[in-house]
Amino acid sequence: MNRKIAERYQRKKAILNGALKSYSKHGIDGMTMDNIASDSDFGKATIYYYFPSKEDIICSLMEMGWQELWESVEEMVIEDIPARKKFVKILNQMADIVFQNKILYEFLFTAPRHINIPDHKASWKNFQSRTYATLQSIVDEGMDKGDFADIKPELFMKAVGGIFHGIVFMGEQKKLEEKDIESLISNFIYPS
Amino acid sequence: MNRKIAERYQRKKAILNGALKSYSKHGIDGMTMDNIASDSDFGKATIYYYFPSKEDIICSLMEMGWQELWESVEEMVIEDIPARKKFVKILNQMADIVFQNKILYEFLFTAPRHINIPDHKASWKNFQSRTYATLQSIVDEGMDKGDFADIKPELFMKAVGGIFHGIVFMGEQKKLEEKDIESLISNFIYPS
DNA sequence: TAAATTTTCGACTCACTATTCGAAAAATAG
DNA sequence: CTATTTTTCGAATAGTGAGTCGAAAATTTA
Repeated sequence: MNRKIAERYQRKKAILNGALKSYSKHGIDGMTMDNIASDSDFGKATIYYYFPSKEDIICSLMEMGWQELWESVEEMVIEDIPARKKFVKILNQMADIVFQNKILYEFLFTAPRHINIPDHKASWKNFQSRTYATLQSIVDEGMDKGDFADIKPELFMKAVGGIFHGIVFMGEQKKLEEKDIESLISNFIYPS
Repeated sequence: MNRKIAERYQRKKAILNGALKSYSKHGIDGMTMDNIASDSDFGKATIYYYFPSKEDIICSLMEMGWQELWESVEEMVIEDIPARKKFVKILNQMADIVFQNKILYEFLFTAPRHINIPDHKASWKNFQSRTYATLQSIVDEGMDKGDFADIKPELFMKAVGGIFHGIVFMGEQKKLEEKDIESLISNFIYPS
């Protein structure tokens, strides 16, 4: 009875992996239900036995990613270290996680630009906004203490977003060294 | 004979405006040929009399925007002023132009993320890459002279991209003061 | 003014993709 | 082993949107 539940869960996960495989093989537009089915080795109708709709598959992927990201950040928030140090540490951590599952996170940062999910189904946005808000509050705190360049915090966050995106999708190289990331970020955000 | 050409040109432009109107009224997904037709007050088939495909309409819009942006930058490149000053000046200029036609530029920065145009049809990319390359070279130059923070130029550009995007889509307010932009940018990119 | 041309158009086709159906196979229970 | 429940599936459905057609209206030309 417990096994059945576990198996069902495994099959859902297999489908989700198939979806990701579809994404990496055919790009976001090629992520059709037909492809998801064949890439996960199930019949198309079977997919619908496990997920009510394509939207739900996408949401599951998004939630998977953002939850992981949030949870990895969550613990660090309370640490009692200087804002700037904390900020760099968290960003590093996030970059790490992203590298561990690049396809998922490429999807996670790409999908919202191509696909429109009604807000009430976009459950991942909880994790997403918690994550952003956390970073923002650390920046705000550091800003007070002069840890960062003197600039409107929203703009600062935009810049960091740009950098992060740059790091993640830097192209060629497999994995930027942690040290590298650290020095890049800290060089940039700390006004000498 | 000349009038006819002019009129045809005007009609093409009217269709392009209709397309933009469609975009702002219904969002990128609502920018269907049917909507473009009704928003520009032509029959759908007439649209096809002037443009061979929807792709072509999009390309025309993109090209319109990027050309304008490039041309406004072009003249400034040769000016003989310090890199940092030139950089800020150009960014300001670009922000200005964007504000003069926000819908077009919102479309211009949004569309590529939703729609896929094969490279050989994406004629605007000439202007786009010229613009980027110009900015990049100014950054490179300034970097040599220590005008900017010591960071990989590509990442620096990513950050600036993030900021620019932030400025453009800052939301609420109609128009950021030029002075405001200047101080934001220069504060940020100049390591005190 | 009559023939030739340019411009306009709504209805139709065509391709594509999410979703549903209804039946069959596989696994489980009694 | 038989009945029941769970899982699987390819074929059919339905909606959407780009692009085409063939005819008509408007304009130009001679």
